[in-house]
Amino acid sequence: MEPGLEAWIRFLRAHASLTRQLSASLEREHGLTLNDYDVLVQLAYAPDRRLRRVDLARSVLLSASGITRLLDGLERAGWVAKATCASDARVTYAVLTQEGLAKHREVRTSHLADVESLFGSRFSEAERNALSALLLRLLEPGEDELRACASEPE
Amino acid sequence: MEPGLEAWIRFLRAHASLTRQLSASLEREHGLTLNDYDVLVQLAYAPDRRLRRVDLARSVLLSASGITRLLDGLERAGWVAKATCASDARVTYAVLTQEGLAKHREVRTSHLADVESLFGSRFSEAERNALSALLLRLLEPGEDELRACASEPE
DNA sequence: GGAGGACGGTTGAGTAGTCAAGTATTGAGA
DNA sequence: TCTCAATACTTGACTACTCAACCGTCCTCC
Repeated sequence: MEPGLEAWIRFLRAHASLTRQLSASLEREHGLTLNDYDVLVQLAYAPDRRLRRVDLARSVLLSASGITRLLDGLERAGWVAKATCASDARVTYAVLTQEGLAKHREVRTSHLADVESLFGSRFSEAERNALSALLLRLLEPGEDELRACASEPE
Repeated sequence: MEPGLEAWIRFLRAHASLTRQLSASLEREHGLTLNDYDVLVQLAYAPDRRLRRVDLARSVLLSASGITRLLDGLERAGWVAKATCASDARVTYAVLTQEGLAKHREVRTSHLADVESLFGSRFSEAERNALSALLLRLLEPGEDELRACASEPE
């Protein structure tokens, strides 16, 4: 096997392993996908708790249609709603409802605990920072939209 | 947002971004999925170029049924074939055909170049090693089946 | 003030995976 | 020897995505 490939293969395996476990637990306990949760988080921290569908798609790295379908589900569940844009009739916002905000809070704790036990706890703080910095190199400029939200939403 | 989450989110984003690009190029140029290619590689380096379906599933982290369907495709294309096991009638091997081996070689070069440009080239050798070591921590014991194959197959 | 390209969004058709249930085989213990 | 749990694998039904084609709106440039 190629020498330089080792890190890449481990990256692939680690992702498969972690997301399997995390999404199984998210699904089982809360009926959510990893991406569903990700969208809930993005909205919870967004100004006015609303985001254009396009921006949402970009920030969770899904295609435009992927976002439409994902939001379909969240809308059916009552966690997000549509809103039109006064200044541009093309765009429709996805806005987090009160129920959606409550859902986010409900899921948050247990999910953070899962991430911590499967991911965070494997590293010291310095290591985690190093890893984070290395991973940043893999992102295209603009893909690192972590959003500047240092505190709890609301 | 939670401080410890940054690395995790970048991990998720980096994976989405890289696999999107890599599998698009693999698909476009060779008609293969990332997992298809992964299976081809596993088989190419396996003793006798054959592996039990169960072992294959474990090493690429797919479910048993996932492997069945994936191999369906590769069998239809003529790249792998089934073989029975003399000592245990339950198992069926997946064996790489000559065409499959040729396909692996055909894809190999361009895919390695893609991985190198999107992944490898972002790091110095020391950084790549550091990353690899950190990623190893995320794998369960036994999931790091990189297989001890330091050289080209055959 | 059109015309035409770029943008935001949805829809239809197809694909790659999942889980749950089922079949067949194996091997260990009463 | 018979039984029964564990293992290897497949199938059916479903889900979460993708791309390509489409519609409507916006904006620029003649």
